[in-house]
Amino acid sequence: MSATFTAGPLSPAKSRPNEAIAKETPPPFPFSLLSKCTSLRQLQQLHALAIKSRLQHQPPLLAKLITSCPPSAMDYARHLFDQIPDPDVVLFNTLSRGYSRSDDPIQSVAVFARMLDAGVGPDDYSFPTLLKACASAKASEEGRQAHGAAVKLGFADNIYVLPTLISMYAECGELKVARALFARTDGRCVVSYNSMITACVRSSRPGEALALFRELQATGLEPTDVTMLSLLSSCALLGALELGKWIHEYVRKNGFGSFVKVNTALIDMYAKCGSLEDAIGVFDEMGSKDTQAWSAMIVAYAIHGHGGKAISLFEEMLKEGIKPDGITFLGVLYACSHSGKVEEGLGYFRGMRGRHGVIPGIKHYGCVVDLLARAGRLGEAYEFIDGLPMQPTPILWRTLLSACGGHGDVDLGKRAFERILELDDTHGGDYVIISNMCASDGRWEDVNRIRRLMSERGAVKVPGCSSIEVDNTVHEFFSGDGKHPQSEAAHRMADEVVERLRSVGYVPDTSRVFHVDMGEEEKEASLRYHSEKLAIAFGLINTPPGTTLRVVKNLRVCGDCHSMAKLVSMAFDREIVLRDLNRFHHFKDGSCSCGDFW
DNA sequence: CTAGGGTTAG
Repeated sequence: MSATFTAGPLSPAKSRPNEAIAKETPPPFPFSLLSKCTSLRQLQQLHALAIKSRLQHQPPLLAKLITSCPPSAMDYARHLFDQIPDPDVVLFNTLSRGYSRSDDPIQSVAVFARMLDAGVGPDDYSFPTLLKACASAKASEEGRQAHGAAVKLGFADNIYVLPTLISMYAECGELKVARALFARTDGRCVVSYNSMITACVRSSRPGEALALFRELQATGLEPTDVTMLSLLSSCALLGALELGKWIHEYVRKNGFGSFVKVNTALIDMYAKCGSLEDAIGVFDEMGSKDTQAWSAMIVAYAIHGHGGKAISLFEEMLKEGIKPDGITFLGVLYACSHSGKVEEGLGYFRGMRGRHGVIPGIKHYGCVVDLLARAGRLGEAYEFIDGLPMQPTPILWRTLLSACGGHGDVDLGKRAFERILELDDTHGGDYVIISNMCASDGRWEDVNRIRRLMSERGAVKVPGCSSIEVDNTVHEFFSGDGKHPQSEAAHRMADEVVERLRSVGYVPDTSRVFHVDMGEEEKEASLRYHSEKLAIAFGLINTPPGTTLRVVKNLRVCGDCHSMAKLVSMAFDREIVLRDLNRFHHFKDGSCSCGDFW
């Protein structure tokens, strides 16, 4: 390009008198490129241009360069910062903010301390930055110290600081402290409410989040788009479709309908509440869509078992010129593994780094393990985990273990189980899977040995819990318990359902019931009162014929409940939408959308 | 430059 403009001989600088160089105007600095800088290389090029433009000693430009530093290039940011003779509070904040977004957020605590040492006083933005860093590092001790410093310096009741304090404590798992801070605040503002509502969502207490929203409405404060985001997350957690629809309506009426983030949260809410059609509706109506919106829709298709649609949407996204990120790939890989597209999935995984510039992380490796193992390539999956460039988490071995369970490979399952125990022996579910595998194989000695081991190590099973929304209320059922007011009726109905299904060929599958010392009858009873069966029975009693039943379960659905639900959908002529720990099952006319592959 | 959407596995 530039060659066309430099016709004639290049004049070497040395042939000009020095004066001429001094008077020559330096080239203008391309300020607009600052915010587009994504790599260390680009940043260094910009720095070089700054030197050419003789702006390299201007603090504002250096601050902008530091701000533009990608999180992985904080060493360079530090190098730039160290060239500034007397950094002011803005520069300290800038550096601190950089660290808080990097892999090493706790460094921003050090920057803060250095600022105080240098005799520079903090401003309104210093504490929020510091507290955010503590939150993202989950460093509660540092967070408490920062809180102490804020109190001492008179920033604790600052409108910018207080909400960040609340969210910092919540992020560090100290919900009680967050609540106490929120409670003793007078003159609560909507941001504090948002902060507290989000804190509840993050700690998986969606019910409390909704209660706070009602309180917020009662105070007469105006909710914001951020409030909507947290409320929608609550609905997604609860699987509360009716409430979600109400919020959608509220969003429309109150002018939040054009916010990209709100629409993304709506897509996620509809998908996780079982209504793929509504999710598609929101997506299609959106004017501009960013990476996150596309990712949400890809994940939505994936968890509903439409792997092919998820992949074609991904290709469409690329054609539109939207750059995928790490989470987009999680969705794509997830879609591939849940629809048996092994080669496609491996292809996308291999293209991540080179073609798309996304560095695979542990979660992507987890997807690949799932991809291989689910498809029965168990040995390859084992080799893959063993050859990883990083220490595998127990989750990776757990993925392999459960796939071994599905494919009946007891020997490899035992090897995977051993590897899990080396890393984490407190997870009851692992013992249950391997013990069931041994039981199906008739290895009763192993079963007893594993059960003993489980109680020795103090590992506990998470109790199964299913909920169903009827008349805007979410009803919860635990396996075998009688806590729900209508539990008696639900148990009776469960009995009735089983009897009616026997005539259409249902045979209870007790082979995987964990308690080996139970008699056959006892086993049947324990199976019959699985939480999802109780929830379905409750739904059959309390909704008019033909209503779709929407059930949310906290664990994976068991094989027996899965085949029972298929039969219910036929014998009782009901659609059932069951949300698993990680995907949806749509039961209709005797079959399931997952194609029995989950 | 307060609060904040999409995140594998079990």
